[in-house]
Amino acid sequence: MRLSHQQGQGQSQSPLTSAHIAQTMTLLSMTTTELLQTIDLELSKNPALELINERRCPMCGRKLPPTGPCPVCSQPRTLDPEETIVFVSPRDDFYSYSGRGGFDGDNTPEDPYASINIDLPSYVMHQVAPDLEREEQKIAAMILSNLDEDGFLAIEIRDICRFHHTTSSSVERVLTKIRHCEPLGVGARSIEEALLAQVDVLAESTEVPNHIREAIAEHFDLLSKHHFGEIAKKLRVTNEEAKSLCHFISENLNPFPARSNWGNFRQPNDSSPDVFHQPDILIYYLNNNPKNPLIIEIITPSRGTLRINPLFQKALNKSADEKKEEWKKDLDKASLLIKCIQQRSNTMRQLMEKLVNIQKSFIIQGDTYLEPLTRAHIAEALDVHESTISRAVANKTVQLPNKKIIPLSTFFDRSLAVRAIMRNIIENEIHALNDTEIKNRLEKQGIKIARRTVAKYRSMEGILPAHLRRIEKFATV
DNA sequence: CTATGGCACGGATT
DNA sequence: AATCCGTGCCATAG
Repeated sequence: MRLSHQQGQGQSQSPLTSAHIAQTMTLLSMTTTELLQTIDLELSKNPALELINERRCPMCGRKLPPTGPCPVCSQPRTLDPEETIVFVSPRDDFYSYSGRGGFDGDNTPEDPYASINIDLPSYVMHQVAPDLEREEQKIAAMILSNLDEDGFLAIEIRDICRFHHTTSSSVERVLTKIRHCEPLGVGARSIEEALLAQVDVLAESTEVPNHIREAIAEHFDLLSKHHFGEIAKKLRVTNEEAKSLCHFISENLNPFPARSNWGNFRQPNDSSPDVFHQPDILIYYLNNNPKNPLIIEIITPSRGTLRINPLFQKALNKSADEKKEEWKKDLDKASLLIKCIQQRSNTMRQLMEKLVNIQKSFIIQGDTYLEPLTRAHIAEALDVHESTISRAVANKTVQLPNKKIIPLSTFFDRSLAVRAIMRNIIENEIHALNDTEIKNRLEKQGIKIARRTVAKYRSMEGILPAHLRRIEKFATV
């Protein structure tokens, strides 16, 4: 089904050709983590494929030291800051390269498989996924990969919106569904929210006390201190009722629903949800000095070099005829995989070279400087099919010199620059501007968008509407 | 009555 | 062919 648009010539040729195309495409759209899983899977069931303890640079083919990128390819030829160095970097340690801010959960797992295990995120994902649209699933994946060890949300909703170019209300919608999963209340931002979610679910099957939502939402501090008298006063109920409220809560609700460890059992080859734990591409200045050239490192998983097992090759030549068929298949598969991985690296490198060239000022100076760009445009420049670019961009994340991790698709965002300008306008506003006024300001800068669109951008950025902003401004000053 | 958010449509993008 | 994104229209809240 995936090959549907590949008709025409070539179809009648050997099956290797179409298999090659198919596999190249699937590999291309994989994240680094998924690629590693694929390789491991193939290694485990294909005797023709072998992993030897010798690391070679995928670009120049030189032997490499046991860890780190290629010392030759990763060295700039000059120290010209105009130059950028793009190279494919085989990392056996790429899992430790998480530089994501605000996430302390799993900085450096010892076991490279740690982030592939079925853990809390996957567990919840399996529950919600069927209820969600495709786009919502991605949001859910991001939410779930940003939970702290108690299952609370360790990321701002605003950041999720910006990451996925969506509005806070749609994120909230997903969040609500997640909170109603086992463990009840996972993904809450606070204990209160977790408890409220549990009350919601409980209310569907049983009777819940009258003022319980109000008590949790507004008087949680009193509740935890067991100040029944005060609670009773605030809610205008009797002391007895207040007491029974507390009792109900301690009996039926769990303030840390997701606390405790989620076993370490492994996940075989389940179609795992997107997990944004690791960037697929790193961009940084050489030696972190902005005067040096930019380095673009395309991470590729590697604990050695993949090759065809020479023993297998020999055995094949000698073997009996019936087995030959079978073994030949494995051999073909193995060499196909190796070729396709090379091709993937190559495409990624070409893509990044072009991309960095065009979006350099965005990388260095930030959102405002993002050039409008479409995948089709890059495809034309590189003379490849646009679907190739689509797949290469899909599901990948980039770590910028400022250590922020963003999706690669941000490089093709049409509205990011406008939103950045809008943010700027709002930050510098004297009094809270309403959407129409913002629209006019933008128009003065040569940006023509509808008022409705301003509202949407605002929501994506997590900026409150004008009348609510006014209050906030005075509160902070 | 004004500002904002929801829904849905159509053109662009993938 | 499927999806995304900007926008217009309308309901609703303030």
